[in-house]
Amino acid sequence: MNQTDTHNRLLDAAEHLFAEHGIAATSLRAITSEATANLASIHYHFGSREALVEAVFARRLKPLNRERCRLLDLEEAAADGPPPVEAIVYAFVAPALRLAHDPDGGGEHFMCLMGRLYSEPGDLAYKIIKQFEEVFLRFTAALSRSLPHLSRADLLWRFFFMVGSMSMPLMGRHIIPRRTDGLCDPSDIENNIKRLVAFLAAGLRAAAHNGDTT
Amino acid sequence: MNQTDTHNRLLDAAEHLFAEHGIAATSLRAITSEATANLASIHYHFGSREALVEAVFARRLKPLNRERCRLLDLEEAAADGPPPVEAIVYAFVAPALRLAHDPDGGGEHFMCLMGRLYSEPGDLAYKIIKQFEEVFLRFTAALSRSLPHLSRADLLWRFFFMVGSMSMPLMGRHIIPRRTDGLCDPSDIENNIKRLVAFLAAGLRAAAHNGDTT
DNA sequence: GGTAAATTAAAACGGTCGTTTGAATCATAC
DNA sequence: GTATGATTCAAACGACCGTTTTAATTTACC
Repeated sequence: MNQTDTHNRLLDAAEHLFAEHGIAATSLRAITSEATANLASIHYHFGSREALVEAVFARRLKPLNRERCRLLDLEEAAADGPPPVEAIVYAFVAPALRLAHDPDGGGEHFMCLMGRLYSEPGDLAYKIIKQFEEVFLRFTAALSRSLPHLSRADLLWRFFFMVGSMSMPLMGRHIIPRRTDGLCDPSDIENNIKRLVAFLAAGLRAAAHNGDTT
Repeated sequence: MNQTDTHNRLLDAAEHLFAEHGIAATSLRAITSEATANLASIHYHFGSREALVEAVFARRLKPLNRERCRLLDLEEAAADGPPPVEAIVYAFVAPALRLAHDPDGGGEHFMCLMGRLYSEPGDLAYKIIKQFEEVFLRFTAALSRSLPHLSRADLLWRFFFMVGSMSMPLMGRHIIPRRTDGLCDPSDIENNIKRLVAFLAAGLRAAAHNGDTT
């Protein structure tokens, strides 16, 4: 075993158990047990439990958000005007859904874990969500250019609605198939991407409600 | 203090702390401390920690889902044909958002907790989600009548997308305002209901993607 | 092959957890 | 006022938690 071997086994085990049982409910002993490592190895390699949690997220988040920005770059370079809403939505949701079930990318459990993030205590969630800063700014800006009829508040809310919709096929791996007799299959990635794009593009394009439109 | 006083104080404190810190991260000692009750009172009134968790959900879920069905009843009785998609979406999201910030209903913290539910270990989540059985069946049936062009799988996925979108203003009470400099305000209930209805009705009505349409 | 550094191992620390127990307190009815 | 049942209380139980320490082991290099 080389130097990074235990390091990665710990990350894999933590990612898996966090996704399965939740972050707070997973003990270091359970992680080292699944990773066939010593209890103290977590503190040796990461320093603390919290640092391990952050490392689990950081490992996946940077490649994912880089891919999102790369796809958006392509779209913005292709057309002269702002890209169509469908292309923006695609650039946002496709990398996430693909990572979620790509065994090579290793994100098999990670995306389920991502959905849990919003449920964790505020400090940790906010610390990790800050890693989305660039993606948040770039995609809201792109949507704003393609949807100039929307107020800023409406646009931001619809962006969050998009995040919420996307989280369902990511998180509901256990619950959704059970609820639908297998008719809804979260692992049917490419079809679910198309479903999300069709649904979200139409929702994003809808006329704003009649309330305040500042 | 009458008989049910401590009982309800425990439920209130548990609801609050579960929403604030997560279910797994909340100890019975923290609950009894906030409720100014004795540690053993939880076992006296509920029997176990898990039974308390279930009681917290059961207290709010039945009135909420009854209200949803009531609104859907009204819509289905009013028109001769199937009700418009907007009315169905409204009947689904409005009771949840209103309960979320109704201090009388007491659900101030409950809806934030609901969003966490999908993140909790599988057994508990599935046990509680079964309480949505009737709502799930009635609303998917109503949507199916109003959107006959959709395949069953597309319709069910879009229903889940709706749940995901709705969960954002419910869960993101701490994160969303911070991310948007207060521009997006989860407590602006009636406007957020309108935003959800406009967004979701358009998404639900969208043409299906080109994939399999069984 | 021996030395120094990196990594793993075993054991213990104080602290908090959910739960149980048995006595003290309260309310209520006679 | 006293007996009775419901409720609250303080204390303790064993188990598990994250972390630290110290020693053993492996690895890399001269």
